[in-house]
Amino acid sequence: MIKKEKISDKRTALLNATLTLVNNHGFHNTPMSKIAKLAGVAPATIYLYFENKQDLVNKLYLEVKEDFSNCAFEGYSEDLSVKKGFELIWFNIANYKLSQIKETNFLTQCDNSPMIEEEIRVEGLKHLQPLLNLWQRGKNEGIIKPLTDYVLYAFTIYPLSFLLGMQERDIHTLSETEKQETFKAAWDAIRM
Amino acid sequence: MIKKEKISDKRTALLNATLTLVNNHGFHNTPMSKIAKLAGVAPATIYLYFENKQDLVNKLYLEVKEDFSNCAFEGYSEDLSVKKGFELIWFNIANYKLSQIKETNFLTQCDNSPMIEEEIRVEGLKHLQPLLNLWQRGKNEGIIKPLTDYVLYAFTIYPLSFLLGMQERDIHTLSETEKQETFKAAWDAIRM
Amino acid sequence: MIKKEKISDKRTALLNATLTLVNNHGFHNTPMSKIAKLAGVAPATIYLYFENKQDLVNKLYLEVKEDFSNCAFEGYSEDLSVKKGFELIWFNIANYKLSQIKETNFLTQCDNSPMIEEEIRVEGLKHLQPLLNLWQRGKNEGIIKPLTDYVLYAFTIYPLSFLLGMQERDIHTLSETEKQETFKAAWDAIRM
Amino acid sequence: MIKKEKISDKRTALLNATLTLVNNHGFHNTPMSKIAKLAGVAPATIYLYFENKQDLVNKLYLEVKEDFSNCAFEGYSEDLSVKKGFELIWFNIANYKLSQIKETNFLTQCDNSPMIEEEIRVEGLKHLQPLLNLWQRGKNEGIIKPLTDYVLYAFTIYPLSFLLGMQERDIHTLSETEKQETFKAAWDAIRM
DNA sequence: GATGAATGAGCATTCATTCAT
DNA sequence: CATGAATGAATGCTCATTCAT
Repeated sequence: MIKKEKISDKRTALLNATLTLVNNHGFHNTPMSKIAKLAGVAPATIYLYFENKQDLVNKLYLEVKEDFSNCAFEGYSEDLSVKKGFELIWFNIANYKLSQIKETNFLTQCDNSPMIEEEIRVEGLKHLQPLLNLWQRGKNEGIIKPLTDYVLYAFTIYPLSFLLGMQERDIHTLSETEKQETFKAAWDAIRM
Repeated sequence: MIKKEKISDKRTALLNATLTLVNNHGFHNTPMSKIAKLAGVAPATIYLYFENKQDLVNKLYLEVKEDFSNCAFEGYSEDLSVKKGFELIWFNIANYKLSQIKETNFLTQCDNSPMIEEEIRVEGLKHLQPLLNLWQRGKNEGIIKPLTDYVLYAFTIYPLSFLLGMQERDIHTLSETEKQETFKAAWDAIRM
Repeated sequence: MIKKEKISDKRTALLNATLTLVNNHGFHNTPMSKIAKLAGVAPATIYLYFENKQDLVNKLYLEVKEDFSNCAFEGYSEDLSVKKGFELIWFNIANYKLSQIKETNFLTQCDNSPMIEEEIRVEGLKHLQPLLNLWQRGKNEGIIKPLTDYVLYAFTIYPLSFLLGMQERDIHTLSETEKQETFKAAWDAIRM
Repeated sequence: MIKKEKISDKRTALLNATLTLVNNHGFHNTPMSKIAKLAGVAPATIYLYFENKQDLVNKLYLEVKEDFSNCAFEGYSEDLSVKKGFELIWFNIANYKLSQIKETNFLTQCDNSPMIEEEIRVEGLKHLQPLLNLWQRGKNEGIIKPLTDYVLYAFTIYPLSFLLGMQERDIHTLSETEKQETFKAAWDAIRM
């Protein structure tokens, strides 16, 4: 068991190193040698855990994405009202994005560059289904505007990525009240 | 004058080639040699017009950004009411983003990766001032929610970048009515 | 004894794996890891039986060569007439080369590339002595042309390596009559 | 013209360097860096003249092979009698193989290892056609044994490769008389 | 201005070999 | 005996940039 943890440690160290370096310098300015050094292993060791550089970053993307999804729906139940459910999810996501800055920044970079192959990106999208179901319910009940999921997403969740940018560059940090007000903007955008 | 236009032609050809290639393959998968080939010049010629690769992409960023800004405020006057003014700007931007796909895509990629130095990015932000002024007026008149400019931007303009993604990948194309409805979402998000 | 056989099994498995892989991909395209995998052992295990890669291939060379020599002189006795003796040896070698394709191919590759050190190669040549003795006798008796052993070898035995190539690449398979006719060519080349 | 010669010089220097190094150390023990150094250019320069390492060695193979073929049929005409024609070609080849040692050695190594792809090898075989035609004529006239071309080749031309080995390793150098006697062996092998 | 030949620095990846278990 | 995780050293290849013409 100790052994397994140690192995897992190296894999995790490599993923963490990649996260940090890709965030700071981008995919192609992050040599494998630097990843190895930061993770405290020899370059060749990376290839014991990942097929190649692309595989390493793909795996990182998927694992971060999964972590994100898990947080997004923590405490969520379909028994909640549309508004309560949406509020829960929105705050979950907002809290994740505003606290897990490194992870969020990485996902944003992946989603907006040819760094990740389309195929992998699509795989990372599956997890949002509960939110889409919630929106469908809201549209049926006449509570939410009859817009496509893409538009709903664009005006409620996607804006949070932008606010992260501020947070990260220390331009502005959202207070709890501001977060509340911001939620109101998101909700007003899509509610009937 | 003819000669100057010809020279300018090469510069433009280089910028266009860069736009296309960086969009399709990313900054670091776009060798100077390919840019030169697509522009129909020799690699060394690039260095007659730009200092180096970074300079080339910086200049491209700034010029695209300026073009974008010009479109954003076309027909705008401070005499317009807050809502009318905002509507005009919003549709200008929406139309730009949904039609000038290559340019928009490029800007999105730049804004979400370490490809462009912070300094340059900041320089590209100056042009939005009229919109910020408009929002200030709206807040003063009690028409617009008293949120920071960042939040207002995040929930009205920034979402359009996401919708572009759909357009580009042929997932969904916005009809004129949908665009109207989408504007309503943006306006509802920030109006009192 | 059983245990020793088992150990010996692993050694043999390694030699066989090496033979196959070097034949198909060449010495330098045959990683130790693949040899180990094909032999069903761990890479490190190779070093229990052989000093290093070069040693492994040297040993293989010598053992194959010895096997070849044993076949070459099977049933041979110095009591036979020069022609009968030569015929026996020639057919022995021909049959070996045309049936033990893997082994022959390996030897050919070794003998025509810097894969094997000269020193080892020389060691593998000792075994042909009876054939050289036979030729000496033939020359003394005026039955065989007074050519150097090298030339005699070049025009009788060496050609068989070429015919193997055909066999291996399925270009042409020698029938029994053709083999007889081919022997005649070899004999005519060196007989007075 | 001077310029073109200079360019051609580098290509030739690279081919020569490759010939020498591959002969001495084998394909896979010949790094591009050493080829470059011996040719007096930077490693990257190789890629201006050849696509990659395999292409470099393929091109070398084909050019050497062509040179060899040209020598083989120098002075040959179909008007010659079968024996005279064969004699001419045989001596041409013998002289080439015994003097152009580096080239011959390289060809031998290529022909007996997986270094060269089959496809390329086949391309290098085209040139021998006149010899095959000559043999056909000889068979028709009842002068040459009715063996397949492969066998005829194996017992007349192929042995010369073996003799080269001696020459190269300074074991034995053929005198002119020995060469004559050796030719007799070759001719005896295939004549009726 | 324009070129293309040339290159130095860098990088992903492989592999023979070792060593703790 | 046997292993497999780990690695240092090497290598093929790319590319931004320069410079003589």
